[in-house]
Amino acid sequence: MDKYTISQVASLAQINKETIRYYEREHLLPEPVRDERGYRCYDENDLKQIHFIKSAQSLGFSLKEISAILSLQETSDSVCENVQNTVAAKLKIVKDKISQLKKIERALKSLKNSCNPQDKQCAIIKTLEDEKFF
Amino acid sequence: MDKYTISQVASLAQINKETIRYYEREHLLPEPVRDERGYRCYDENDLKQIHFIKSAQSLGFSLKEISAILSLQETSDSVCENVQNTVAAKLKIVKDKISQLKKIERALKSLKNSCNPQDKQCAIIKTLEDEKFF
DNA sequence: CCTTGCCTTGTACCTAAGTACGGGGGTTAA
DNA sequence: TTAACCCCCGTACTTAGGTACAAGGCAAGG
Repeated sequence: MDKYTISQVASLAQINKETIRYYEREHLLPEPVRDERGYRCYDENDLKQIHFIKSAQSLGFSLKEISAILSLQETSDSVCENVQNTVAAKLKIVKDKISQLKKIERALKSLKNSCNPQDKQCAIIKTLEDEKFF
Repeated sequence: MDKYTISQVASLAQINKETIRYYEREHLLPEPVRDERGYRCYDENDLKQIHFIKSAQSLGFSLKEISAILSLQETSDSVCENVQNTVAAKLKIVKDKISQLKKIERALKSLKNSCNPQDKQCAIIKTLEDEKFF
């Protein structure tokens, strides 16, 4: 198994090495083995775990949620169902976010068209001042 | 014109009164007139401005952007065009966010299906460990 | 007269996800 | 030998958008 220093694993994972130390502090990464000089030693599994963190993050999971998933993994008791539930819950959140953004998109589009430079006051601002907007 | 105390305007706008003081500090609201006791006096225009802030915020504008729009309003020179550009730029951001979230949605959906409780290791976790995920 | 309740102020605290800094030490190469 | 790098550590700072707290003033009501 290849061994990496913190800088090497940071560069492989395209991440700041301070971030790696931070993940360690936050228990998102296990405490790494140290070499005779006290340097952190990483391997492929650590790299995988970092990829996992980054992927989950890009799916909208917070570090807290990710660490919950990771600790599920350790108890290994019906992991899959738990993870599946977590994913399903997140899917719902993502769907809600999309529909909220679509509402915003529609509102912005109609705003953009409502503006007329002849007006003394900008129609967009007038619209947004409305108590019942949204 | 009706006059309100900070508590009244806070309750009308459904917002914490500390938040109103905060907006004042951040120049999102003008410094209000004071009564003989030194209390802040608000009116309908302030209420409108708070609605504007909240609406713009719900459209995804940051307080910084909102304050930029508000100060555009003061210069009153081709306000509309500037605001329109700001809105157009935000529209693009919102569109990008939607497509990003749709990607996430698709990924979550396929993850959810890839999971099989028989597996020793959860397929979701395995998938997310992949360097090339996304 | 005292309590309640509103207001004032400044300052400190909060979360999230890092990033930066200062002080120290060990290894390598010119 | 001295500079250039790498690593260690702990702590402090950052941004955004607030929220909370402590200490105090003033008016009305019981």
